[in-house]
Amino acid sequence: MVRWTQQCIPTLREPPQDAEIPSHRLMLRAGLIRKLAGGLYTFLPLGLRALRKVERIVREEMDRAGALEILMPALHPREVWDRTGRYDVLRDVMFKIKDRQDREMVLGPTHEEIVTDLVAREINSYRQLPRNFYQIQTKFRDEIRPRFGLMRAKEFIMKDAYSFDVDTDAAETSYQAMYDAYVRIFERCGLRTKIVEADTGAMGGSASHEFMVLADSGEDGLVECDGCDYAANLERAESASTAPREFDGAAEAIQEVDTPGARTIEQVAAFFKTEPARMIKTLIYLADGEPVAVLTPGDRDINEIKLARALKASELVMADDATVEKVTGAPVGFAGPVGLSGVRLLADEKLKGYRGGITGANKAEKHIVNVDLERDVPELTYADLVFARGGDQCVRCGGTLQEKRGIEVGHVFKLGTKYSEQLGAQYLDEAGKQHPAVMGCYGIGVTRTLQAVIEQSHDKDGVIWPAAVAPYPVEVLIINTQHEPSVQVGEQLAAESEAAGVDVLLDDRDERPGVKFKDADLIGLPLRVGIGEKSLARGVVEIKIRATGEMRECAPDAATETVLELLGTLNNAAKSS
RNA sequence: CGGGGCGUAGCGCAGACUGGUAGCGCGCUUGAAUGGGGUUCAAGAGGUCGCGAGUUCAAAUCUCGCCGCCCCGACCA
Repeated sequence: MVRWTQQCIPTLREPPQDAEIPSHRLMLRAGLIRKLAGGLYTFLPLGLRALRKVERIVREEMDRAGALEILMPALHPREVWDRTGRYDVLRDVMFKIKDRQDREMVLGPTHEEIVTDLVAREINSYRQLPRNFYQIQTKFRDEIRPRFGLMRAKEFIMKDAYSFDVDTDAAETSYQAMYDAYVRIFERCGLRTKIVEADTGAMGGSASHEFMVLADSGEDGLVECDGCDYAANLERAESASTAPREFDGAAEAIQEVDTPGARTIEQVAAFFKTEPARMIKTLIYLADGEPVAVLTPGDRDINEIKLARALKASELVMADDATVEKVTGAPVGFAGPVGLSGVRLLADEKLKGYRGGITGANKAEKHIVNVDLERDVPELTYADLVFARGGDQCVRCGGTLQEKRGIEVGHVFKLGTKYSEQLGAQYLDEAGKQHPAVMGCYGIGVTRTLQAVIEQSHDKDGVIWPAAVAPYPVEVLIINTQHEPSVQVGEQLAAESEAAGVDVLLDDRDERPGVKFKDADLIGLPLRVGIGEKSLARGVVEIKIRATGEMRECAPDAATETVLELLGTLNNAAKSS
């Protein structure tokens, strides 16, 4: 049992001005965290207790899935990162420091290199596989822009796991086991998650899924199909090609038109009094230094991840103005595919069959109308290059895609043998033949998950903790500490609950009732047992369920039993949701 | 990194344009009353006005530089 007067729960009536989203404001207001600097937070006692609850769930499910807990250093010598070339890939996100010997060190943003180095040394035989190592550890990333409290911080706690298998079939099994464990973890945390196909980014590898908590404040865009279970991060999402588009003038010959002062899509569309979708947007990129002209519908945005993949380019940047002028012969704003020579031409597949389109003429202040791409630019090759968006058709079933935002709380990757080959994580098979282990890696943002719980479970009055991760399951609130019998009953109830294995926060402050009720709602423990003169006079205490607002009354003698019963109900409700 | 905004008591803010002894609400301390949804009264404590230069008789206020924080954007023609 903890007495409020002995705890440090600094609730705030007003949120600090620099907090934007509900979960961030509530974490500050409920006294869970305090900021040291941008992206750096201290966990106060209540916040730490909730964090430990999440960690415990993660640990239990990882252990259950057969993963082995280890703890790797947060501080790494640079050489390990040079061995895979990722020092250069992650250069900007790593914190780099030097020791007194002037040796270059980094603070670990992730641990593939470290764990693979370990396995390279310790695992030699197929008899030792499969193995899955995990840790719960602090990661450091020099984020471009930390924001929203724990959502994107420079220092955060992550659970990361790494599986090693003899072949891709076995690796598939390990992947599925982690996937299933993740489903259970987030469910137990009381979170509703959406699982989406995702891009593998700097991690590399063949496939991955993200576990998303749907929230308007989420930093990731995603689409989900209303007709099947297809769902994907916008970085990766595909959508069906639209039917060939025909606009006015489709059958006519191309014609050059003076368009003074119109160079952006919006300006040109306005000039022709037509829609942006009719424009054939032409962008000049430099793919590994080579200029490429890329075409998309005027109302679509290029997905550079898709473009880089289609071009098999490792470095992709928009061309500078000088290059654009050199390639197109016109100032920026008038590029078009018709008559453009000397560069690779690549078009988004949604442009297939475009007729009657409008595009730049490769001359200053001029555009071309009545463009029929098949007729006028026959050499064009097509690929999926643009971001999918809400309203598009699903590639799988033809249903309609809905666009949502989400918080990425977990991410599972199939890594293949990229790291094991580079770092020598080899094993001998039964025939004595050497193979690289096939890897997978699996991350959960623990601190982010905690905040996501609040983002998904709160109301205007405060946090609504799911029972499984609440700092305490029950608050016993003595309404008036001047009223001796109330204090006695409260103390006794708290002691009883404690004896029954239920941690209790006892609000024993000599405050006005209103203050204590408000704080109880704010910190949002699942159950509140209120003890006051009026209800005691009727021989009862009051139990309020935070999530529903439902009130129960029972005799003080029966209170502990009722609390246990209600907690059971709340836990089951969490499991079945 | 680019753009915008902010920095004055623990929190939320006013004061700045037009330089002249630093204010308000909440919180905190003490006392009294009150005691079922942020109660009331009285008396208090608490500030290098982000930091550093400069202008001035005089700077929270004007000028310059720096730092920190928040938001938006980061090559979409």
